[in-house]
Amino acid sequence: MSEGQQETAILSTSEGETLVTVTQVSAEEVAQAGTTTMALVQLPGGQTVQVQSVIQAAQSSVIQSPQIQTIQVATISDGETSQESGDSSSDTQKRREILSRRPSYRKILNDLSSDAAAVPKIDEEKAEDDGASTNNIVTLPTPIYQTSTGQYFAIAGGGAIQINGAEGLQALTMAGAGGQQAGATIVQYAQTSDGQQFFMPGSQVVVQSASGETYQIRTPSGGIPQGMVVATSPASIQSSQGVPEEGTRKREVRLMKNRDAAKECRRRKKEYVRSLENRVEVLEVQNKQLLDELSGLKNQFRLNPGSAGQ
DNA sequence: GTCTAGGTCCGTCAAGTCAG
DNA sequence: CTGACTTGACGGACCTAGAC
Repeated sequence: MSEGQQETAILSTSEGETLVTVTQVSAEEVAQAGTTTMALVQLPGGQTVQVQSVIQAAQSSVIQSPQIQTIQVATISDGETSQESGDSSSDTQKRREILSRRPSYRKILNDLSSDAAAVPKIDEEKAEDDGASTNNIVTLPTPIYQTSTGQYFAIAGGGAIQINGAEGLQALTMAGAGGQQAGATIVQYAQTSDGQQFFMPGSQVVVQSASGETYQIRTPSGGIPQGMVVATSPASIQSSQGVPEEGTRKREVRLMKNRDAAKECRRRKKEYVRSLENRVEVLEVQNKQLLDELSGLKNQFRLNPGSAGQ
């Protein structure tokens, strides 16, 4: 694709895929516009390009239904966007994985999100807890989520939750759980007082109040009304637990972990189903566009048979 | 009001998979 | 080999809509 040329493509994001119009621009134009986010665009021919600047698309990763958006692509390089291209050993390993493992929602979802670092993967939610422990400088997009009322919120790099609603921004400062709970990161659903539902990553989400106190957010269970966010001080959690026998304690720990794992597994399954539904929508739109294009070309050929191919 | 079928959510178990 | 993780399957609790 040459500079200035437009193409229709599928924009893959953490929320699914959408149809976009891709425009090649120069690096200078991108520098002027500022890098707002990154995304991966799969062109109809199978080529994958990396989006370094998304114009008018601050909410482009919040895609509920397929729609045409205009984005600008700064660089296009087959070699740069495919990490395993030319890496035969990882290819072999991947093939072996596919053959030997049953499908995992985590893996399937990550595959659907493509292999590029630009697209947030489930594993990367866990990496947020680890802090900046990697030497690779990769600019990840800020994950943007949508509430049930159509409003957006983002979890910034520092852990701040920004809810972009009609009444302005609300912010929460989140802190990690200190790495005590190694394992799966759970995206938890919560509901604000005005009925908005949203979800946030972290199996042990700890919210720090302005006064410096920390609270653990849990999803409601048992007799707690639906939609209520329960905040518990971590200290009180520990003090409320007695000192059971070793065997009983191990069993309780195992059950608790499996309980959380089951929740996370179900959440991934739902997310996987949603991504499939989004994909169906996108492909239906694309199919309709192609059929329209074909119909137009047929009409053009009927009216002017000699101009075919020009 | 009661009963029932269908749906959803959750906890638990068991088996498979993976990494150390 | 082992412990941790993942996920399908199962059963129970709860909710809702429809029939009576």
